[in-house]
Formats: sequence, structure tokens, C-alpha cells
Amino acid sequence: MKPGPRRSLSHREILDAAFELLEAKGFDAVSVRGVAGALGLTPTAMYTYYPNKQALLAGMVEQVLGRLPIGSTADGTARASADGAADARSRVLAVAHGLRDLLVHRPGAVGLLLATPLDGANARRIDEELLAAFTGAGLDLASAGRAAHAVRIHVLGAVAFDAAEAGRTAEAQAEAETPGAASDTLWDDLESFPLADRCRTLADDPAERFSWGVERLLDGLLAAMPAR
Amino acid sequence: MKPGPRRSLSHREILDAAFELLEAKGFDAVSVRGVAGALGLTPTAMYTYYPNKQALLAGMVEQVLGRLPIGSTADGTARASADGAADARSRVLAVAHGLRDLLVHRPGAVGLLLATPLDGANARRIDEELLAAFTGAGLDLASAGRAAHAVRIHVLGAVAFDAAEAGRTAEAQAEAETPGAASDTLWDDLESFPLADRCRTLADDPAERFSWGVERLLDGLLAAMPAR
DNA sequence: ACCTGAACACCGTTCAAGT
DNA sequence: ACCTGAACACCGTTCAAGT
Repeated sequence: MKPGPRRSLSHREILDAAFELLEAKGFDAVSVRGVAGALGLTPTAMYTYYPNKQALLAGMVEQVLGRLPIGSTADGTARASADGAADARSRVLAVAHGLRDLLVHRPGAVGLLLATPLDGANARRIDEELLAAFTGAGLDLASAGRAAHAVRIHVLGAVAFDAAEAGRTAEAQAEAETPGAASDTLWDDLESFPLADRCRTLADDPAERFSWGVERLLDGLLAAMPAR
Repeated sequence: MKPGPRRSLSHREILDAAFELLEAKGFDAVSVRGVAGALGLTPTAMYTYYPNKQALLAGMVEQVLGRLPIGSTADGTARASADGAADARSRVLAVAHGLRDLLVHRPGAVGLLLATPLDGANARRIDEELLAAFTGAGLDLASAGRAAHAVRIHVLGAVAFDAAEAGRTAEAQAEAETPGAASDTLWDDLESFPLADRCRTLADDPAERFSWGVERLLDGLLAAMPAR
């Protein structure tokens, strides 16, 4: 092929192609070469838009985090309320569930978040909302920072575990469909894990488990207020 | 080279070489080819020991998790105490801090944990300890399962964030040492993040932040007991 | 059983060259 | 500025063949 026409793609078009690839074939398929191919470009042409793969992934993270609505209450900054803690709880819950919904409905997005620094403008915007909520509840700035960090950890970690678990059960199903392969790794160690085994039969719903965990975390965080 | 002598390596030797590579050059250096090369083997010889890379990584995870001491109190099963919640707290804290120490002192180990299912025997052993602690505190099995999951998430997530943060500041330092490169990505967006900016100047110690977060999480989890 | 060597289908990235 | 084509130094994995 000769150089071809100057298409001059926008970053939007490139990111759209990358997300299409992500949702169709998973995170591993989001390669510089793969995205270039989907756009009808040579791999090297990608380097005129992004200096490296990290920058491309960072662009994707920014786009997906940008879809999280924040501070949705219409009253703007005037948010003073009778109960600062209750206010904080609802604001943090909105961020937590919003973020989870964003990632759960986007297969492969977890890999994206885990592979990328999370220091872009939209990540900072989310941080700011969490900090505002916790300081509004009466926490000092240092505690609010730690509380926001704990929420960050919990949301991302929960989604990552859910995704890993979903992938594993999908594999297990695919394996069960091939009757030739006997159940491998049936270790039957001397050890047994009665509680864990009984627990596994419960088959908890991921969404409910997430909700419960965030509520309990908030119970602990919002109790960390200076006595007043 | 001809086939060479039958060395018949043990899994231990292979895993040791893999960990040496992990600590020396990071998680990305732990490749089938890399480990084989460190052992003086051809890449394909690795496949007589492990069916694929996943299995090799799973072996590494099992070895590192095996170093976590559990149930260190000498009294064995006789653990009934006046305050079940206080007992549970100390047991969970032991697991959480033990696990964190294991990972923090082993650069690259986080990548390992994030890339592998965590369903091996040692992972189950840790699960069992957490479940025992929470049920001992009076939680029903379903709640204990959710609580254990929350702890799992928090410990791994915290270590993952710390590692990412450490990597980022290391990069920033390396960049600062090359005075030719001006400070890139100084966006100066219209938005500003006063709380997040002030928060960043606090420079919280990761170990203290972790401790605080786990304590707050446990505050919330151990309050989730049936009223008695 | 354990190992080699060649091969397949991939990566991210750089460089010289074209328009 | 945007793009191609060749190239470099890697991946995981398979296959046929040797001992």
C-alpha cells in the first residue's frame, strides 16, 4: 500500500475503535497493532496520535471515567444539610455504584483501570467528590483522604474480583462442555476448609455483595469523625 | 546445542528462578522464555513442567501465600474468649498485615496476585481463617463470607495502589533527573481540585494509611452482627 | 520423561522514507 | 503532519524430532 489519503483521524475515532475492540475481544485485544488494524492504519501510524500504548490506555480511562455523572443534585454548591454524615453516605454511594455500573457493563474495562495510573482529570474529579463528601461529614482532610482512598480501593477491587470470578466460571463451563477432559486438579489435600466450602454453596449475588460491603465500609469510615 | 543432560529440575528450582526474575526485573520479566533462559533451558522445555504460563504463575502465588503464618496462637482450636469481636479483629488484622508485608517486600508480587485466580490451597487456607474469625465474632456465614471478601479486596487493592503509586513516583524522579524534558501534561484545565491538591501535599505514609483503612473497615464489618 | 530446534502468530517500538 | 514498510527485540505456544 502507498501512503493513502490523509484521513487525519480524531482521538475520538481512535478511542471508539479501541473500545469496540475492548468489548468485543477483551483487554488483551486492545493492542496498538489491533487498534491500528481496526482503523485501517499501519501500527506505526498510531504513534502520531499517542506517544505509546500507555497514553492510549490513559485516553480510554479518561473517556470511560468521563461518563460518570457527579454532583448530580441541582442545588450546586449549596449542600449544607442537617445531617452531614447521611449526606456524605448518599454522595459516596452514588460514586461507588455509578463507578461499578460503568465498569460492570463494559467487559474488559477492569483490565484497563488496573493497567493505568488513574491520575487523569476525571479521576481527580471523582477524588474531589469523595473528599468533599467526607469533609462535609466532619472528617478532617487527612482522614477524608484516607477514607476516599479506601472507597477507591473497595470499588475497583470488588469489580476486579467480580470480573476474575466471572471469567473463571465461564472457563469452568467451557471445560465442563468438553467431557473428554476429566476434572483436573482435584487435589484432595489433607486440609479441608469446611467454612469456605459451605460458603461457596451460598452463591452470593455480586451486586448485593458489593452493596453490603460498601455500606459496611461507610459505617466504619463515617464513624471516624472527631467527637462533637 | 544437543539435548543436553537430563537435569530433571524440581518445581522448587523453577519457582526460585522465577522469583529471582520477579524481584530483579519486575513482573513483566517473568515470562516463560525468561524463566527458561535463567535456568539454561529452552522455552519449550518449560512445558514439561507447567502446561502453560498461567500454571507457572499459579505456582508462584501458592509459594508466596504459603509464607503467611496463620493461626499462630498456640492454643489451637480452643479459642473461645470473652469478646468474640475483639478476637476476630486481632485475627483479621494478623492476616491483613501479614499479607501486606508479604507483598510489599516483594517487588512485582502484586502483578502476580492480580494476574492469577487466587483459588489455590493457600488462598483457601487464608479464606478459611478469615471466615473463622468473622463467624467467631457472631456473624452468620453469609455475612462472614461477605466480610472476608471485603477484607480480601481491601488488602489486595491497597497493595496494588501502593505499588502503582511507588512506580509512578519512581518514574517522576527519573524524569526529573533528565532536565531536558520539560514538565509535560501540565494541563491547567478549567477545573481545579482544591481538596485533592491540598490532600496531595499531606504525603501520607502508606503503611499508616493501610492500617487506618483496615481498622475502619473492621469497625463497619464487626458492627454487622445480629443484635444480641 | 525430558529436552531441542524450527515455526506460527502475535507484541511494542524505532527508523528511514514518502506525500 | 500524517503515513508506510522494514526492522528489532520480544512474547506464548505447538510440533516434530531426538535421548
